[in-house]
Amino acid sequence: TTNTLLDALSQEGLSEEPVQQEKEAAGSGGGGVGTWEAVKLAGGKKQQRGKKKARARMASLEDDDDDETDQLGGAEDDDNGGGCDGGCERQREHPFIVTEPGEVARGKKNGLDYLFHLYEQCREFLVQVQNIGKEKGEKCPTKVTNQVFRYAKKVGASYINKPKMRHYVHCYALHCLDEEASNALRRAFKERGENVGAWRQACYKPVVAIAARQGWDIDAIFNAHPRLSIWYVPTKLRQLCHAERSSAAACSSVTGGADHLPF
Amino acid sequence: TTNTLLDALSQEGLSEEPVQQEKEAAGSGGGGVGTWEAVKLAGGKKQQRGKKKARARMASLEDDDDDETDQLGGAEDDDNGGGCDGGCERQREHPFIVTEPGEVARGKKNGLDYLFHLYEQCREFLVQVQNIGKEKGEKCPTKVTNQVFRYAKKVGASYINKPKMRHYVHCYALHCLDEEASNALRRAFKERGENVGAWRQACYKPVVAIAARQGWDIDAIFNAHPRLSIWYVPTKLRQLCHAERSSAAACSSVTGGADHLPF
DNA sequence: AGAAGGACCAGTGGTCCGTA
DNA sequence: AGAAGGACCAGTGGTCCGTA
Repeated sequence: TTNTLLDALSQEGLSEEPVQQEKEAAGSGGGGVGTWEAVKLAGGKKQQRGKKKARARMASLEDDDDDETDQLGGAEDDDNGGGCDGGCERQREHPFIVTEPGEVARGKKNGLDYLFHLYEQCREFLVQVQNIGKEKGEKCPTKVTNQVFRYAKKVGASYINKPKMRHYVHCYALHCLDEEASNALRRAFKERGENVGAWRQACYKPVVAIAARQGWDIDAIFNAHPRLSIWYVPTKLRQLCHAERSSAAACSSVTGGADHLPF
Repeated sequence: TTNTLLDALSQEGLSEEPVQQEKEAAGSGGGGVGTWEAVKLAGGKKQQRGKKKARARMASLEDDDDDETDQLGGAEDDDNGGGCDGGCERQREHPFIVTEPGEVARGKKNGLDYLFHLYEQCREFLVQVQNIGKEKGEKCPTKVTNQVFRYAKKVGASYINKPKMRHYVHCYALHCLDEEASNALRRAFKERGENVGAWRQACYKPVVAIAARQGWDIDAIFNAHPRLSIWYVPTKLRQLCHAERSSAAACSSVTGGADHLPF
């Protein structure tokens, strides 16, 4: 349902090649390809990712110069189809900006729908790694491990890497656990013109608040959610939950432990 | 119920000190001490483990020489209470021998009830590590990890170590999954005078047979059992299950896939 | 300045092989 | 010979910090 919308608005920049390689690599054990892939394959738009024409010049600090064709990021150009034949320099992904739900990131930027989509892609890669592992009788991971990131690279999804994915896990957690709250936060931070770092920081608090309502067990909260359960709980989120729980406990103890009474 | 029996017959050699240290280390987070400990503490017998008087002589190859008091293993001496003050040399545990259920290992040997009890002890150590971790808001292991082995050492259970525990996991698995079969195998191998290595090898087959009956998913079988789920599936057991499944599949395919039909 | 990610590091799972 | 376990090693989770 939202897939089509998201696809139209901001996901068209995703490469198709990795997906096709995934399907080969997954072999007979490969499970169903997710809705996203079906949508993308049907869409027929072409873009490349993580590849660009060799360009020897040093980074001149020009910004938002759109008349180049070597656009990397997810969301804008309809077609720069040529592809990259040899001598490609490794390029970084465009940085994220705070976007509203459904909003296309303009310029050399990627939006947050795209960020969250990367988490879904990792889940698909994990499923494929699991299927391959099961087929071969090997032990197979229940979480997104190094092995999964290696697999993502191997099948061409070089735009996925561990530091990035770990960095934003708690943001994705909010998106999974309370999409309304997540959307509201995105709109508020976009409105205020905050950068991604500020938005990312702000995502901790509502997740901690959710944990508070559910007995502070952030691991249980992650594990209970089908899409979230495959991600390790970030250290900082765990620490914040623990710290909040401790001070909440201290607070309630001065009321004589009667923290469930209404005064 | 069987605890008392086992204790009387072969578990009295377990040190009490580690248990007491465990309880301290577990702190306020420490859960209930298991039945074993209660039994042991009530029993009042004393023995030391992993400690002995300094003895400089090289290992003369004397065997089964019982008139020494530096007995280490689990099962025989009622009391060699003196303890070891300083200059203790690190001693190995006595080797295991194949014993029947409830049988005391004689001489400088340990029996299989004692072996299986070590797995239960590890479970208790894991529970304590988990409680400590939860209390501190750290991530806490669901399996017996290096951290648990380190904890066991720290609280004095130096007779527990990773290579040993990993070595016999599939034997413990059989004991958990089909105690009758496990007991029968022990009796048979004892009768034949087989050594521990032969018994250990023989434990693979019945576990694989159990897996065969349950769709070959050895991970699921481990995870479904409360005492077994905390142990990693041994690589060799996993490989055996996979190999058997493959040949079973090959077999059934020549019958046209009608492997559920009765001919 | 804000951000992406290569690459490092402490501690893991796994088990070999020098030891007794 | 049979067996216990110290210690090693490849690959992990975690994230810093040199990079653009």
